[in-house]
Amino acid sequence: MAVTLKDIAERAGVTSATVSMVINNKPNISDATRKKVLKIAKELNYYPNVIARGLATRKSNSIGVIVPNLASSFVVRVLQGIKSTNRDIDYTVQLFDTVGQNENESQLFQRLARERRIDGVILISSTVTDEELNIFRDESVPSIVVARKCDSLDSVYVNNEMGACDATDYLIEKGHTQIACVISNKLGLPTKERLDGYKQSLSNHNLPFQEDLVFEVEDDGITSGVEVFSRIRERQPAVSAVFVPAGDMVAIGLIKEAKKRELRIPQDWAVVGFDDIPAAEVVEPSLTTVRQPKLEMGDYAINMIVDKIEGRESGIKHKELPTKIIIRESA
Amino acid sequence: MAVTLKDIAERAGVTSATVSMVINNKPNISDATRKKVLKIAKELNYYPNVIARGLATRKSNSIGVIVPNLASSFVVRVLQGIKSTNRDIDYTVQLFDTVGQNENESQLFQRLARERRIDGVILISSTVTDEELNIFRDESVPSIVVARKCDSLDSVYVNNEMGACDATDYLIEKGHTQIACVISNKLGLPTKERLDGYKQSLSNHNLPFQEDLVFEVEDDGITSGVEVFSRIRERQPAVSAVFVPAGDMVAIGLIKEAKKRELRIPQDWAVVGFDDIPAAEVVEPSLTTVRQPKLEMGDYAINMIVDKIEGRESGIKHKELPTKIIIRESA
DNA sequence: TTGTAGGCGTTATCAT
DNA sequence: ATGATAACGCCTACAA
Repeated sequence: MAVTLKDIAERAGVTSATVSMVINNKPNISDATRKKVLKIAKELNYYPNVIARGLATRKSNSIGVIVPNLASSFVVRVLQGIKSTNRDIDYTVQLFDTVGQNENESQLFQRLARERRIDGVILISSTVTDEELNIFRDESVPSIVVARKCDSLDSVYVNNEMGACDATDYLIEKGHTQIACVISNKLGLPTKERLDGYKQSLSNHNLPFQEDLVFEVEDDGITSGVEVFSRIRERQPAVSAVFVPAGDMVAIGLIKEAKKRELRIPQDWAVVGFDDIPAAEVVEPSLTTVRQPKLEMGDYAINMIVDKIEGRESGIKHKELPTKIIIRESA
Repeated sequence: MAVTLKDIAERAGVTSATVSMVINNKPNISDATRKKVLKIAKELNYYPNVIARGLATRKSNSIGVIVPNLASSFVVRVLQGIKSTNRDIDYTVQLFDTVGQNENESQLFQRLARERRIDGVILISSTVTDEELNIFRDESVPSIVVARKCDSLDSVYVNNEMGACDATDYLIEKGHTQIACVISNKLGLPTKERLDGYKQSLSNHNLPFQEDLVFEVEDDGITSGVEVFSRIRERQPAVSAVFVPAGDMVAIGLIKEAKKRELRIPQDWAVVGFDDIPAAEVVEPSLTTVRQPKLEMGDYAINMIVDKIEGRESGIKHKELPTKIIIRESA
């Protein structure tokens, strides 16, 4: 049987209430009993039952991390940031992904909250809708969304517009005027912002925005890049550069296919991605891309949610992080 | 305030014990009350407080996943496998990594067990020692280790020896006789097994094992590959092929550096990695490597641990999965 | 079929 | 400074 407060209390000749106070470092305990109790606790290798404690304190001391799909390298990297923060986090991380489940993010969140399973939630998703986020806001459990801006909730995100603008600026400065833009067909907020940044840059340089240069892809995998290559070449042969807000894997697919079709990169075609995944450095030519500070995003998220849980912060907070263009060989 | 069993009981005109039995689908409840209770529960949007339930049942319904370092792509992939199993898993996953913590894997495990935080544990680590694993065995909480074989504990692992043997066979069949072997200097069991497989293959083909052809690297990053390239070239210029049990990133570093030094791959140098990470497909030339079935490993692990927790399995179980050599361009 | 009562291991509020 | 005692919300004999 596990050792409990009561076991310690009996041996120490005190009551379990006293032992509890010692364990929790409460004041007003005589040095003698404190020492005695701690000694016995150590001898018995006592650990408090966190579930019983949770019931008494109404705290689970754990935070939920909800992700739509753990297969995304972006998501994993943010998760790493959450786990590797410098601050000593006294909360356990419970991981949930919704892919293939019959609950969506907000339903899951609501359940977790009502079951009192978690004290707070970090949602990592760029595609969650405003309506869904409202459900988060309406529960009594603190929550924060990572990867998109949100008025009604704490959030951590990057300046997508500026990142896209920087990337397009860079291509224009290199002399390109016919710049295709490959976006995800899941038109979440970040997609829109990146497209806006692209337009902004064109406009800043007095270049026309051409609807025909915008291409949509189904997913963010390498095959999407391979597939969209042909579309671009067929419909817009004059294109000399491609900006790929849809993500680095798509950009890599594009590069691979371009090389197969004997296009030289960056001389014939310049390519800029978005995100800076590990493979970006490895592909040949290596990929110029807009880096998102994923570890920092996770770091901010966990610290913000803990502050919120512990009442050190109130009101809605936002943290916008800058992107950084990483110049490599593809552009 | 949250709605509790008692709230439902009052409205239904029964006692909370009855409501509990309804919620938990126990028999011997009249259809009338069952319906009435469920109706009210739904109206009030009732969810059981899992912490209170846990205290009463002495179950947390969550399993811990302990990893030495979440930055490893192998670990992440196994984690994905754990989360994406087809079976409906009624357990929450709590994630712990030990990097930068003051507890090692077994201390952490012991604490989690004693705190009654988790009903079972999956440890993803190839480098954990036998002594540490004994601590796992000695706690009363079921546990399983992924990525290395272990006599005293349930385990899921690949046949490293056969994987390495296949890879070496392949190189020998391609006509190579001077085959370097690049291993990690953390001499865990898998490293040893892979080295054994390499030796086995040589022996099978009546080739001598040469100690001088074995090179150790510090970590499994790309820079290790870059660094070890020079060592191999300087000390063993006759080498025409390299097998890299240390991992794909090392192999990729090796390839990148080889290309920079004007070595043609695979004509001048053939390279075979181990693991099959996403970047292996993307690098140029793409990497021939020994694939580890990471998703399957996670899948087996979660299912085995759940069976163990729920008493459907007893005794020590092992699952050995086969590797598969993925032929690409680098060899 | 349902109610009563006690317990799960803590914490917290009073007394003393 | 410490002890009684009552929560916390749920489960489970056992009794009715």
